[in-house]
Amino acid sequence: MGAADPPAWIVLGRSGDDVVAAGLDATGRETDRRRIAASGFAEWIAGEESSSSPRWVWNDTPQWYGGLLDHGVRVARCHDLRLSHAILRGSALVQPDAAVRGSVGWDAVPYVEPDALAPVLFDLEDSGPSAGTPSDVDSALAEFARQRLAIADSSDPGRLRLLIAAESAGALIAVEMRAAGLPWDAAEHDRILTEMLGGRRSGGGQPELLAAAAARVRAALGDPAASLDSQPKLLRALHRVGVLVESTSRWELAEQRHPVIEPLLEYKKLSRLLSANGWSWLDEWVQDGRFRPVFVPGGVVTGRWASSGGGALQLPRQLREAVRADPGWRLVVADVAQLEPRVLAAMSGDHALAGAARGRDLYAGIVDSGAVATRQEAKIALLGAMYGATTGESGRLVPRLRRAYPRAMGLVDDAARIGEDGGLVSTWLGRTSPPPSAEWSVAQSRATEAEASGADETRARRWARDRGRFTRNFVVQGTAAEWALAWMADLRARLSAVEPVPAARAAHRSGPVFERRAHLAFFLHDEVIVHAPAEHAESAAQAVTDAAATAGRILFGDFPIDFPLDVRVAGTALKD
DNA sequence: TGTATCGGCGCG
DNA sequence: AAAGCGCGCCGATACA
Repeated sequence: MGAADPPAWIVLGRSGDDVVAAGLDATGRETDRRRIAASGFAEWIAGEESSSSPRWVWNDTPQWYGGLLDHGVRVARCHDLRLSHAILRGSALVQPDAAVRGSVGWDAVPYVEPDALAPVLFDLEDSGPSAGTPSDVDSALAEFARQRLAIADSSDPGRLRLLIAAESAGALIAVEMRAAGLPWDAAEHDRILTEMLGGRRSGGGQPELLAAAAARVRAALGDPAASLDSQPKLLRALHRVGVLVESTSRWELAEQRHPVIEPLLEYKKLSRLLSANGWSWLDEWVQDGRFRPVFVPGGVVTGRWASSGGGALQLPRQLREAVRADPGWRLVVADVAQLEPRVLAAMSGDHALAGAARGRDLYAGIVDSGAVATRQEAKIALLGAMYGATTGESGRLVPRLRRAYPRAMGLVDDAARIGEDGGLVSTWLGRTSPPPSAEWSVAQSRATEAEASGADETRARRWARDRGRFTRNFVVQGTAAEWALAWMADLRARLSAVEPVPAARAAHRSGPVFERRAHLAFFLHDEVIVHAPAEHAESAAQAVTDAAATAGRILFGDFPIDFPLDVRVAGTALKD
C-alpha cells in the first residue's frame, strides 16, 4: 500500500493458500490489491498496522484474528462483516429495500470449534468447509459496499456507525480474552470443592459430604433407595411423606416445613456444584492456569454476548476465589451499579429518573424522591417495570413508578405495546428486535376471526403479552449491551496505550500480545476483569473508570446520567 | 445408540 | 422468596 495514500480500510479474503488484501481509500474506492502467502501474512499485517493503522475488514473475526494473536500481532480496529450484516439486515433504521437485506450467504452462522482459534488461516491443511460466510475477497468487498451504502442511506448513519464499530471492537475483544485467558488457580478451586463437597472419592463414588447429604435426605424420606436425581421419582417420594409440592424447584421446596427440606436443599446445592463446576469441569476447562471460554459477541438477540462451552457466563460466585492474578500481577474487578435503569433514564430523557440515579445507589434515589417507601420496593418495582411484571408486589408497585417517572415508564410501556401488536422495536443505536414468527402472526389473525374459539383467543392474547414483555425488555437490555460494548472498546484502547512492563515481569501464560500488558480477561454483561501488572493496576483501574464516563458520553452525549462503578484492585476476583 | 426435550439452576 | 427479561449447561427422560 502506498505510503502517500494510506488505505482507510483493508479488506481481506482468502484465495487458495494465499490471502488477498484490497486497500480502499476513504471514499471506498479500491486503490490497491495484493496477494500474500499465508506464511508471511501475520508479519505483513503487523507492518500495515504500524504504518497506516487501517480498519481491517474481514468476514469473521475469530477466523482471522485468533491466528494473528498467536503470532503476536494485535490490531486496533476491524469491521466484522458477519456481525455487521446481522445488525443491518434487521435494523429498522435501514431502508426496507436496502441491498444488504438480500445478501446471499451472509446469514450463515459459522461453526467455531472451541479448541481451534484460527483453524483456517495458519493451518491450511486442516481447513475444512466449516466457514459459514464467503471468504473470498470479492464477496467481502461486495458485502462491505452494501453495508456502507445501507448505513449511509439509513435514517441515522451516525448511530449505526457507532453500533457497528462497537460490535466489531467486541469481536476483537472476545478473541483476545480467549487468547489471554482468565487466570485460574486450580489448587484453590480444588480446595473449595473439597471444603464444600468433601474429599474426592476414587472409583466414581460421590464425595463425602454430598453422600452424607444424600443419606440424610433418604433417612427423612424413610426410603434408603430413594432416587434424588430423577425429578419424577423425587416428586413421588416427597408426596409419599406428605410434602405436597408441584415441582422440586428450590423456591417451592423452601416454602415447605418438613425434615427432608433442609438436607434436600443442601444436596441439590452440592450436586449442582459438582456437576456444573466440579473436578471434571476443572480438568476440561482450566489448562496451565487459565480458563479460556469461548465468548460469542452478538450471541443474544438483544446484542448481549453469549458463550459456548465452559459456562463462562454462569460461573458461580462461590468460585470467584479461584480467579487469582499471576505473581506480581493484580486483578481489577469492576461492575456498573444498576446499569439497565440508568440506560433507561438516559434513552428516555427522563430527568427525574436520571436525578434519582445521581450518585451510587439509584434505588435509594428513588426512595428519596418519595415514589416508594423502601429500597427493596424501589428495586422490585423498577425490575418489574423493565421486565413487565403484572402480578404480586412488583405489579402492584409499578404504577407508582409510572407517576413518578412517566417518560422512562412510557418508553418501556410503548415498547411493550408495539411488541404486542407485532411491531418492531430498536435499541438506542439501532439494533432491532426480530419480527414475530409466522406461527405467532397466524395465531393473532386467527383470534380475530368470527369463528375463533375461546382457546384461540386466550392463546393469542397470552402470546401477545409474552412478546410485549420481550420487546419491553429488548430496548433496555439491548441498549445496556451497547453501553457495555462502548465501555470495553474504550477501555481496550486505553489499556493498549500503557507501556508494557519488562519481559522479566511477563505473564507467560497469557499469549504473546498480553503477557507484558494490562488486558481484559473477563466480561459479564456489566462487569469486567482486567489482569494487570501490579505497578499498572491503579492506572488500569483509572482507565476502567474513565472508559465508563466516555461510554456514557458516546451514547448519550451531554444528558446528565451517571454510570458509577464498583472498582476493586486485588489478587483475587472474590467479591467482598 | 443417538437426538430432542424438560426441569432445574447458575449468571446478569 | 418469586415475580417479570435474557442466556448455557447438566442429568434424566422420551423417542426415533
